[in-house]
Amino acid sequence: MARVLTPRAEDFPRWYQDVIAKAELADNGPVRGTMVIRPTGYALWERMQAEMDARIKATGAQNAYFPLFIPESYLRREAEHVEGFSPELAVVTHGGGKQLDEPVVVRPTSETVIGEFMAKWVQSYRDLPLLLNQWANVVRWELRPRVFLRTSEFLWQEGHTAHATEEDARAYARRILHEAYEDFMVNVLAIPVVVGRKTARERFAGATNTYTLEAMTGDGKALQMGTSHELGQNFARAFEIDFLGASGQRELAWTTSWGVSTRMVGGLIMCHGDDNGLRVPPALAPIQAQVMVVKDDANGEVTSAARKLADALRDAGVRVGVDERVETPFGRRAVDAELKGYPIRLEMGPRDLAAGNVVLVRRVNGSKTPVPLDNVVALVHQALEEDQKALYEQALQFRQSHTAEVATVDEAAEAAATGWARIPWSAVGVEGEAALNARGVTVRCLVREDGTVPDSEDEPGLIAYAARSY
RNA sequence: CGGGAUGUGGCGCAGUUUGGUAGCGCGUCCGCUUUGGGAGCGGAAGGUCGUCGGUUCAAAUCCGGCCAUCCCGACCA
Repeated sequence: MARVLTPRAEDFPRWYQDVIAKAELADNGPVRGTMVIRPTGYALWERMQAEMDARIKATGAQNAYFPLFIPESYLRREAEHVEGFSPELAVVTHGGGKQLDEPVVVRPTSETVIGEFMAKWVQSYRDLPLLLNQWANVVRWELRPRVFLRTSEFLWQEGHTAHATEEDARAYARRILHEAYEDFMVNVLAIPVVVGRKTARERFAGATNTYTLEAMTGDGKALQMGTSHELGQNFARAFEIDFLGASGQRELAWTTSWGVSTRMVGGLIMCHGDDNGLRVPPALAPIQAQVMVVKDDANGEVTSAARKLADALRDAGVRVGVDERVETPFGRRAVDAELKGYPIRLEMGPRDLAAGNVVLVRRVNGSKTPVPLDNVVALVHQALEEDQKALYEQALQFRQSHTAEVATVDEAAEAAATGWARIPWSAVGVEGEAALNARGVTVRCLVREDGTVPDSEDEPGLIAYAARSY
């Protein structure tokens, strides 16, 4: 077979680009750093949205929409926030053919506008907690864009909440972290993530505490798949989000924000892809089973049988596609299905039909098995379930075999050349972190020894994950 | 933003050293034969050679500016 993609081992970034192009996921936009998400790629994002949206709503948050344009003065109200974001802001200075009195910023994130309206809507402790989410695009001017992983404009979900107490805000930030994000990544994306706490250096601009979920990519780097922040009272103070407490006292609210983005599509490619293209976990896949007419006879019997099979699968709750383009050579279509990572292909030709069979092909392990038509539905369900687990196990195995336990900063930097390093945080510290950064390595997050998320970076016995990252 | 590399039909490239008016593979379109892992034969369409300027009788080719992409770094969610 002709080589379709650059092999991963030969040139990983090139392979990543190839997958995106050949699987028709995205194109570069005309403006540097922008991307066009093509239907195949967008379908993945829509599935992510659907799964995430359900989880977010299950925690009690409601969707709303805030404007793209933000008065520049809003950004300035929170000192750390503006300092963190000003280098990557897109600023509109003209509108309607005239210079604007006050420049308008294209949102890099919406803490500020939402803070302004929270202040308006929150009067009493009875108005809390206020749990909002929005699906939107944001713009952060990027110096070094990479499709899906880091683009100047991207799509995401940003949640913003206000609470009466610090404990409540913290509990909610953590609830999103685990119940929405971790659950989604593990059970839908089949990507194992290390859930931890960012160091002060890596914290979100304006947050008092940033939680993160880190995935290992196929080249041993780290990719931040999502974040949840405790914002303390920083934004409440800046935007006067206050309320009358039960005792009649005026109090400042405690806010949080949290987000996941189209970067997860990049994570999906980099965690599960192989030399033949994308491998989409069944729980996510827009098309779980692709029914393929290999070739047909004069009466079109194979095509009708394929449609019937597709209907049966659909009725059984399988997301199914049908490829009956028999005028296109089969090999081409098979390669295309592999590139796009459909978990299962059901290949059917006249010979199979005569035998009452269909060939079940699994993307994850490449197996091809002829199975009786009247048993397909059950076998498809079983294969989807097994392959969902297999992808997770493979990714976990990979991460474990590429994670080193080390004791010194030097060893950590060395280990980061090929994977991740776990090192006692006490052996790193602020100075060690700077030394790692100088060598292109960052502390991705801190976790407790039992894997749980610490409340403070000063807790004794913490473990730091160090790695190169995207 | 710094260093390096690259920009030539939709995609991948040759041609640039030594200036002479653009070629190959894939894809696309038409026809026939094909179709169980990127089909074969025949025919056709498609390019102001990234862009702007300079040198020259003549520029894809030489010189300069700009833009874009990729790699490495810096910056940063």
